[in-house]
Amino acid sequence: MATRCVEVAIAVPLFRTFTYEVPDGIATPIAPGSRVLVPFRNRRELGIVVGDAEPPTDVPLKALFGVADAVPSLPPALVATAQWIAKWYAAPIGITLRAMLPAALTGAQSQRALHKTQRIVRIEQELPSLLQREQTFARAKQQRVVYDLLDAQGGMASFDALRTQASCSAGVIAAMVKRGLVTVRDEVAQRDPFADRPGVVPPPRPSDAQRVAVAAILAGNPGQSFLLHGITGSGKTLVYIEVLRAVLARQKTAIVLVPEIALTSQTVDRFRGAFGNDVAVLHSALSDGERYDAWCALRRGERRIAVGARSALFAPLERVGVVIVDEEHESSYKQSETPRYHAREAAIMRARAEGAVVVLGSATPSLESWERAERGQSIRLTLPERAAGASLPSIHVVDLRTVVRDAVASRGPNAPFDESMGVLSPVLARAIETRLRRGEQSLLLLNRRGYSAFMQCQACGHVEVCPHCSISLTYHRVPEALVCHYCQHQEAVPTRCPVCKVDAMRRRGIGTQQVERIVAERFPEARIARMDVDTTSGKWAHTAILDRVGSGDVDILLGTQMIAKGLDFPNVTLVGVIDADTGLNLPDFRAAERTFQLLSQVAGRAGRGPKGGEVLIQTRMPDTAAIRHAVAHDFLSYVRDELTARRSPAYPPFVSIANVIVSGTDQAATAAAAIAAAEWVRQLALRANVRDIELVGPAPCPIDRIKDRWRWHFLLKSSRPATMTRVVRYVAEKCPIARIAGMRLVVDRDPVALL
DNA sequence: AGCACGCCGACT
DNA sequence: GTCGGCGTGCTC
Repeated sequence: MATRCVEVAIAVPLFRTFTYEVPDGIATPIAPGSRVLVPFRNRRELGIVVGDAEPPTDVPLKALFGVADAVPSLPPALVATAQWIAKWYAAPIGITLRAMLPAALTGAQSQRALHKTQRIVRIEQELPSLLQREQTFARAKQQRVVYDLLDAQGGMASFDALRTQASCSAGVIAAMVKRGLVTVRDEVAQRDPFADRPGVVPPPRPSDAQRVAVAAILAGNPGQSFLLHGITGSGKTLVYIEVLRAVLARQKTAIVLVPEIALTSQTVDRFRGAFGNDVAVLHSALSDGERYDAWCALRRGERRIAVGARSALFAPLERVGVVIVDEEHESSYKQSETPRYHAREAAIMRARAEGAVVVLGSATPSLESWERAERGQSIRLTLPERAAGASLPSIHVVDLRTVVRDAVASRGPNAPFDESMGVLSPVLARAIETRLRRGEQSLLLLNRRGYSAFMQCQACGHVEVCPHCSISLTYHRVPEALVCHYCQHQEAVPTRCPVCKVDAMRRRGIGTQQVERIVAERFPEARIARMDVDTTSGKWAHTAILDRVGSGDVDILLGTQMIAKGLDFPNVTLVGVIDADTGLNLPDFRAAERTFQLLSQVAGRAGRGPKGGEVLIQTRMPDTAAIRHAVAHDFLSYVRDELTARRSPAYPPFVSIANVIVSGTDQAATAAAAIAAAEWVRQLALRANVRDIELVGPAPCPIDRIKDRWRWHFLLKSSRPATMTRVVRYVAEKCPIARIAGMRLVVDRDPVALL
C-alpha cells in the first residue's frame, strides 16, 4: 500500500504548504479543513489540511501526530475561499486559514479555559418607572448606578465588568442580592451577550419594489451577485429579512455582513427580532470564549444565520444559501493586516464556492460594485423610494464663508472673531432651536479627521506633533492632555512654544468636546449626548447612548462618523454637518467618494418618521461636485462625474491597484530601500517582459511616520487583474528589500486608502 | 514567524 | 579562553 500523504498549511509567513505522511493508525481519510498536529522545526504545530498530496521525491517525509478535529473545523467552501484570498492578496495560506478560525482553535492551548464559568449578574426585580427607582434607591446612590448600568445592558452583565463600569465594591452588589433586586450566578452559559437584547419586530408588509427585489434574489442562480441600490430609508433591511426567511425555509443557512459600527445598533435587533435564536452575532467586543461559543453553535448548525462584521464571512456554516453585505461601500470591510482581504470581494468568492447568491446593499454603492453591474457581472436592483411613504429630507448648504462675511459686515471689521460662528452658524442654530421647541431631536456630525483641536504657536506657527508618528497631537479637555490619534502617546499641554520659547501656544481647530461646549452654551436647557471614540470605549457604550436617544432622553446627539450610519430614529428631524470639507482635502483618490458617501449617509438619518426632515451642510466649498450631488440626492450624477475622474489618471474600478509600503526606523535608509524596491520591481517587469503594469512613485506616504517607523510607498497599476496577481505575489514573496534588517515591506492590493 | 547555525567583541 | 551579539537561512 502506498503511503498516504496530505498537504498541510501552517501559520508561518510562507507562500507554500508542507507534505506529511499519514500514519497507519489513522484509518479514515482526513478531510480538507481538518486541523492536524504536525512536527515542524522540532516543534509541534497545528496545521490545516488543504488536500491530498503526492509524496515529494526530494525530501524525507515526516508523519503527522494526529488529527485534532472529529469534524473538519473549516467546511470545504471556506478552504476554497482561503485559497482565493491567499492568491489574490498575496497572503501566506497558513496565516489566511488561521484568520478564519476563532483564537480558541488556533493555539495548542488547553480547551479547558474556554468553558470556564463566569459570574453573571441579572436583574431579578424590574423597576420600570423612574419613580420606583427613586424610591427603591433613595439613599443608595451606588446601587442605583449599578442598577441603571445593568438595565442599560439588557438586564444582564458579568460581575467583573459591572464592578469595573460602576467602579464600586463587591459589597454593593452583594447588598442588592440581599434585597432581592439582582441575582448573581455562576454560568457556564451560552455566553451570548446579545441574548437579552429585545428584538425589534419587523415592519408590516414589503412594498412592491421590495417584493420585486426579494423575488429576483431568490430566483438567482448559484453564484449570482446582486447590487441592491436603495436610498437611505428605503427598507433594504426588510429585503434582507424576507430573503433570509425564504433561505431558511429552503433548509439553507446565511451570512450577513454589516459594518462593525452597525453591530451595536438597531440593525442587529431587527435580525434578532425576526429570527431569534437562529442568529449568532459575531462582534469584535466578544471575548475569545464568547466567540468560540458562537462559532460552535454555527458549526453544529444550532444557529443558521451569522451576523457580524468583516470576519463573520468566515462563519463555519455549511449549505449557505445567501451572503448579504450591507453597506457594501464601507471601507471597514478591508482588513488592514495580513491577510489584507476585502470582505465584499471575498464574499462574492465564498458565495460562488457555496453555490449561494450574494447581495451587496448600499444607498451609495462603491464604484467597483456599480461598474460590475454596468458590465453585467451582477444584477442591479433598485429601491427608489423611502418606505412607508416617508419623503427624503431637504438638504441645504450653509456657506460658512458668507456667514463670516455677514458677521463682519454687521458687527464691523474690528469686532472680535467669534470662533463658535464657524461651528454653529446662525442658520443651524435657529434650526436646532426649532427642534428643541417642538420636542424633536437633532443630530450633529463632526467629521473628526483633520478637525480635531491641535496646539499651534501663535508666534512662530509651530504645531505640536507626535514624536512617534507624523501627525499633530489632538487636544483633549477631559482629562487635559495632548493625545496622538495613532499610537495613544500622551503629553502635557504646553503654554510655552518649545521651538521659539514664546508663551503663545494656543488651541486651534475644533474637537467634539469643544463643539459640545459651544452647543451646550448656546442651548443650556438641551440634553446633549456625545458619541465618539472617547465616549464609546466600553463594550456596551454605543448601545447605551443609542438607547437613550431612542427613548427620547437626548435632544441633541453629537458625534463623529459613527453616528452617520444605520441609525433609525423617527424623531430625528434635523441633521447638521458641522464641516463637510475636512475629508475632501485628504491626499487620497477616494476623498470625494468618501465625502459623498458620508454626506448621503448622514442625511439619511433625518426624517425617517412622518414628521419629515431637514439637513444642513456647513461648508466653505459649496461648488464641489461631491457636495453639490449629495445636496441634490443625485447619485447618478455623482457616479458619472466620479467615474470620469477615475479614467485619467487611471484608478479603480478601471485599473487594479496595489500599494507597496516600505517602512523602517531610519529615515534615509527607508527612503533608499523604497527607491531600491521600486527599481527592483521595474527591472523585474522589464526582464519578464510584463508590459501591462505601471509603477507610480516611490514617495513618502502622506502620513510619513507611524509608531516610530518612517513610511514610503509606491503604487502598482495594471489593467489586467491576472497580471496584478502575479506581480504582487512575486513582490511579497521575493523582494530582497524585505530581507534588509529592520525594513518591512507590505503589499496592499485593492487598498481603500493611501494614507 | 521562530529558531538554529555561524562568525566576531568584552567578560567571569 | 567563553558568553553572546544578531545576520542568514530553513522549515515537509
